[in-house]
Amino acid sequence: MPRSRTPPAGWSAFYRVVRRIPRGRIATYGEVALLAGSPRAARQVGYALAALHGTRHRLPWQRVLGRRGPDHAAPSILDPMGAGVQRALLEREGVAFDARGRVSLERFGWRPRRLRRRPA
DNA sequence: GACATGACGTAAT
DNA sequence: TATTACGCCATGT
Repeated sequence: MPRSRTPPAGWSAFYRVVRRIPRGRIATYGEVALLAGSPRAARQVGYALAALHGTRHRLPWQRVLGRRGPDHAAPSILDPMGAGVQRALLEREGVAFDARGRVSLERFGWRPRRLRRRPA
């Protein structure tokens, strides 16, 4: 784990994507990685976000969730407290969780128009 | 350069 | 549906 408080340069692309996620919408780690240009670096996104603890940042980290199936996402934070905080922050911006603690990507998934991701 | 670590993702069981 | 197993890849040692 990183002992440094200053995020490595390689993570800036991830942070840049996270910053663009609008209020009331969510994205998955894989999505962020994809939009950042590293399709298979979902794990690094989580790593990068975890490094934000205790730092002064303005990233909407709560809007990044883990995939739980084709059309649902949910907090992937191990610490239940952290996950609770994330959920509270999201609900405050209008994101609804179902009975199983999942969020519908259909309803709240972020769909960026202007960045990569072309149909075929 | 090899090896370990990890807020992940997907497929298999 | 829940667990396990494995692949990925940026960082730190």
